[in-house]
Order: sequence, then structure tokens, then C-alpha cells
Amino acid sequence: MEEIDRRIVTLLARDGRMSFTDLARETGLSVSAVHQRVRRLEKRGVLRGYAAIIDHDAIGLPLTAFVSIKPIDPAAPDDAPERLAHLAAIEACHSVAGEESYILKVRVASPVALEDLLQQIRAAANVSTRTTVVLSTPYEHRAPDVAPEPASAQDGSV
Amino acid sequence: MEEIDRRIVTLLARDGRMSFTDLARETGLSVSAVHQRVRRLEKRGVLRGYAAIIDHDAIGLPLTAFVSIKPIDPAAPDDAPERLAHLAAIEACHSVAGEESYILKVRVASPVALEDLLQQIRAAANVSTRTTVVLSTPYEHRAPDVAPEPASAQDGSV
DNA sequence: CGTGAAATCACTTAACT
DNA sequence: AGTTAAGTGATTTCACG
Repeated sequence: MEEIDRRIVTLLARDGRMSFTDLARETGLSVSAVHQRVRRLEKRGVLRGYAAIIDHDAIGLPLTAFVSIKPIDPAAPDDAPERLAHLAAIEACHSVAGEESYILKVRVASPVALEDLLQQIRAAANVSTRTTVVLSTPYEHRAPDVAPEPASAQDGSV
Repeated sequence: MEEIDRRIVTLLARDGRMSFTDLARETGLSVSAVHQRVRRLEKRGVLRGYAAIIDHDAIGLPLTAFVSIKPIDPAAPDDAPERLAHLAAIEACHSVAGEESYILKVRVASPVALEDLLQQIRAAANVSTRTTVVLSTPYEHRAPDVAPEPASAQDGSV
């Protein structure tokens, strides 16, 4: 991926609703050239989608936590992500190296809701849990520095 | 926050570039009524912004990790977030309950880049670090279920 | 891959319930 | 807060270099 695509990705990471007109101005290309590149980046999966950044306090989910999980039966097939996918409180699921097998990021309304969620997680995936409660979030969702890296496409499209 | 605002927030959390026209269709309101509500939600800070969701593999940052940090000198003032803010590899910084004081989410190009980043973190914030490397991410950035919660605004605006 | 132009559609404001 | 209407500006497609 070269210079202009990187610039487009950076700009959209910082403002997902930036217009093609503004992207064109910032990149020095014509509007339709930018349009073409954005569609290509979307199709290649470099731009995976767009999301509003929400204030979770304002929508009644003020409690964030990281939940590390470990299988009760280490011999059982590890399908925890699928078993947990129906729980809307789980925002993210990362498979990790170390003591535990996954780290979940969860958002709930209250301590009681967290307690309830943990029970659901343990029951659904047959795991033990270790929970780290977030007290405050100095920053989050910072856009990456898109550097001039290899970035070979996995899907063969170009 | 009532029904329609919650619906708007939900829709924009799932597709941050959804047009006002589509939002109007989905909510049963006129385009300008939706427009008005979105602007109000932005000003109240419920909608904090918009971002493209990026494939970090494609932009040369394929290594994600969680870095927990603990002050070397527990008596020193705790300004780790500001001291670390200049490091672009840090996507998020959460203050947490438990053994450590913060959990950072970081994105880097390689194991060596991670090693280098950890040294920078330790030096900049005078902390020890404990790192959990992400092996894969079954899911991330899932939009919340915006439920009918209190959601009292903190800024007094209505 | 790029451009410019044309048609369509979305955004934004205003005047008015 | 909502509506419709009207003007402006953005998106999208197309023909072409």
C-alpha cells in the first residue's frame, strides 16, 4: 500500500465520516480517484467498516471490564468465542498467550450486571474467569500511525 | 435518552457512515428531524466521533498486545497516561482495579518493535510492565446493545 | 489509475406547525 | 420537536487519456 492509500486510511481512521471531497483536497487527487481508492480499500478489507464512537456512560453501560478466561477442561475443544458470541455485553474477544486463553472486553450497566454476565460466560463456555474492572479510561480508540509497511493482501486482489 | 435516540445511536454504532436519509427511513422520522437529533447527540457527547475500522495486519501493525503497568515508585504522582500519550503505538489506556494501575492496548509491527515500545513505556512512565500478546482476535469493535437506561447527561445540556 | 463532467442523491437551513 | 420545501454540495457513474 502506498503513500496516498495510507493517507486516506489515516484520515478515515481519525474521521470516519470525512467526505470524499475533503479526502480529495487532503490528498491532491480528484474526487473520483479518491472514491475509487476508498472502494478498493474497502473491498480489500483494509477499511473493514465504519463506526460511531459512543459514550458508554451516556447509553447506560458505564462499567467496563476485562475478563480473562481459562477452560475448566483443558482437553475440551476450544470454541469459547462462538459460545460467547451471543452475549452482547462482550465487545471484543482476543485469543492470548499466557496463563489464560482469551481476554474479553465487556461493557455492562452495573456491578450486578457484571456478576450476572460472568455467570453466563462461565456457564456458556465452561471456563473460569478473572476480572479486571476499569476505573476510568484516559484514552481509547486512538487512530494508528499508518506507516509505510509491507501490508501484503491476503485475498489476492489488487 | 429515549427510543429514537437509542435507535439512532445503535445504527450509527453499526454503520458510522449511514446517511441521514437511511436513518430517517429506519426511524420513521423526516430527514431533518434525524439530522437535528444526530447533531444534538454529538453536542451532548453521546456520539463522540466516527472512525474507520482498520485491518491492522494490512497497515503493517499485525502485533497487538495488552501491557499492564505498575509504578516503580508507588509514592510518585500518577501521571502515566500523559507521559505515555505521545507513543502512537498505544491505542488505549485504561485505569484499572487490581495489582496493576493501567492496562494499555498497543499495536506494533513486530516483536522487536514491541520490545522497543516496552522500553519506551518503562522509561517514560517509570513503571514495570507485564505484557500479554494477542494471538488472534475472533471479534472486536462489536456495537453495544443500547438499552433503555437512565443515561443522565453529565454536562447539564439537554 | 487518473481526470472532468453530468445526473442523482444527501445535507443543511429556513419558515412554519 | 416535528414537518415540508428549496438551495447547495457530495456521491456516483461514465466516457476518455
